[in-house]
Amino acid sequence: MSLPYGLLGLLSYQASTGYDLAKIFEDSLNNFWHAQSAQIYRELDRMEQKGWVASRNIVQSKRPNKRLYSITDDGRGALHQWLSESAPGFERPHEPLLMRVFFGGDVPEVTLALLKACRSMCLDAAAEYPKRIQANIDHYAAVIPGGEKNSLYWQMTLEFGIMHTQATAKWAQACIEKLEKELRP
Amino acid sequence: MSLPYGLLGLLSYQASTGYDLAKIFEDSLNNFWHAQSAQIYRELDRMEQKGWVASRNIVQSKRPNKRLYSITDDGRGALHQWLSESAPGFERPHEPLLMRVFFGGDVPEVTLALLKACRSMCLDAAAEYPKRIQANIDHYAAVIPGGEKNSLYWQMTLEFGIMHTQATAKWAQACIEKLEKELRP
DNA sequence: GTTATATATTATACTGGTATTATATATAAC
DNA sequence: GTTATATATAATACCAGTATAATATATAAC
Repeated sequence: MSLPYGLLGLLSYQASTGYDLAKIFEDSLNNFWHAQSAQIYRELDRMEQKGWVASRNIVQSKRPNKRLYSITDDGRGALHQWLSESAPGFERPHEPLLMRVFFGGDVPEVTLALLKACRSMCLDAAAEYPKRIQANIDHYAAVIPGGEKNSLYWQMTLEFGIMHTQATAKWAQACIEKLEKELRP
Repeated sequence: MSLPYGLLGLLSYQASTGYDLAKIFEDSLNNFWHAQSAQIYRELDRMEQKGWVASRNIVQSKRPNKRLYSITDDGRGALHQWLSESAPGFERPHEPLLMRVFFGGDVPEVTLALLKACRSMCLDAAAEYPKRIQANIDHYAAVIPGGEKNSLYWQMTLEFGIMHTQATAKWAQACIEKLEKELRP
């Protein structure tokens, strides 16, 4: 239920193609939301049918033609309403990794390896994406109208990602130590 | 892709009905995985078609009849294979809360309220579910064959939940302070 | 020269998660 | 007495997320 509003939000900054939106998702929202481009195109279709966005075709000679989407007044209304809803919409957890750990007792060595992979991925991510995403935040803060004001909020989502990546790495480390004590005392 | 294996894992402990499984999910896996009962019944159907589980009908007079599912040898094989796969299966993030925060710049007061609700829910959860889930872990550790050995792994998933709940509360707190400084300097 | 990457969408199909309703009865709480 | 809770499924439908492939061309990297 959040994807269409995410797209509306981005379109409220500037008119974009599906391709643009997919890239912005990867650059900036990837931290807390993943969307495939196929999903984005499908969603844009639906939103156009609802009248939340309007599109016009742009003919290009050297590139495939593209379809530029703009937010409509109805779309802005829908976005604003969603933002103002009191229903917070907390997520139901779905963590495949933890499902493996929960039932890991029969394959302790595999579970240990899994936890090590988890730790190393988190450490890599913690070292890499803050810089990349911070750079994107700074870029959009300068480029998009009202970007300066919004960047504080973008920043908060980045900090969430950093905090959780670090917490996961720390958790994995503690699990690894426990398991190693069990397996090779 | 994890739900069927979660069900297989629970059935590897003991034969159960869909109803039982739904309750165990709520009691013990809720921490990292949410599943509706409708989903569980559907999945059990599919698993029976694949030959991973077998069911028999149990006629009851004072309660509705029930269907007791047991894991088959094929099912144990599938579970073990899934547990041994090297592909770790890390999740793609989907955090509705963060989508709201990202676009929260136009409604700062609403966003502040949202963050406060988040903080208070996390603090409540951190105070409540560790005790409840710990009690369930201890119970199943005593009741289920091999429970003692597995409870270490169950414990790790609980600690993940605690750590993340606390991290989220801390993050929300930091965001609230920043926003309040902005809004009422 | 070949390969990879970037641009820009469309199509199809499946799986997974959510929402809601219906049925039937026993017991405990108010 | 009525309501809520627990037991125990079944049915239906929709929306969301994933996977994969097709199409077409320019440019940069090797």
